[in-house]
Amino acid sequence: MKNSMSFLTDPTLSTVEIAEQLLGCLLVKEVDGVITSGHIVETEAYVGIEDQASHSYNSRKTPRMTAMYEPAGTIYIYKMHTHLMLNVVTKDKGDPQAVLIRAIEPHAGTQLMEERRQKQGVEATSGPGKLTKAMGIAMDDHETSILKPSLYIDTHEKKSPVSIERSKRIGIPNKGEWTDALLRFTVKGNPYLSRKKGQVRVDNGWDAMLD
DNA sequence: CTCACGATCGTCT
DNA sequence: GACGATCGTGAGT
Repeated sequence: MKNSMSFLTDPTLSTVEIAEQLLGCLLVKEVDGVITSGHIVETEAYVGIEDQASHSYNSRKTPRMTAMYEPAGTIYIYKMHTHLMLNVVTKDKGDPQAVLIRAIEPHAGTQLMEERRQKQGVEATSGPGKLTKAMGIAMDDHETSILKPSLYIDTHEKKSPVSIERSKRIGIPNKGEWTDALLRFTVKGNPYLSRKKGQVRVDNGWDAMLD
């Protein structure tokens, strides 16, 4: 029996609520029939035309960011230096808000992800540019839906964070109140966070789950 | 065409 | 924590 609708496209939820609820969900990518996946442990909310840190600030709309203006569930990928950044649009068409996926805890295909990165352990997926490379995410995925293959989020395979921490977004200097806004969400005690890891918990910050 | 600038990463201190 | 690498985008001439 299927649930009715993913929270990802629920119009009653704010971008902040979606950023929180994404923690623990399974991000999945299939390349040439091979799956890699990981549970999301770090997100950031970019809350629209008033958010000076967002690409869509002041209703800015350039060719690379048209996906931001598409409906909830649309994937927005952009290049930062040599890296790809993965975002999921959260609101209705014409309301450019999104969540940046910043880190995952590997689930399936860990060895393949380490090979793609030429890095072991936490270094494979502990950052927005790292996880896209590890999972083989490419510009082909841009403007596709996060609800269907080959790049999708499985909200049924969700783990439950023991505790969620809020902090300032990474790499947002000189943006007034938006520099200090607490719009970054992390699973407390998880070792795969991109920065400012606190003490790592033995359960990686997940509630014990009975299957 | 030119040029300034990053929602980063890796390395070094 | 600081800094250099490195390159596509977008604004300006």
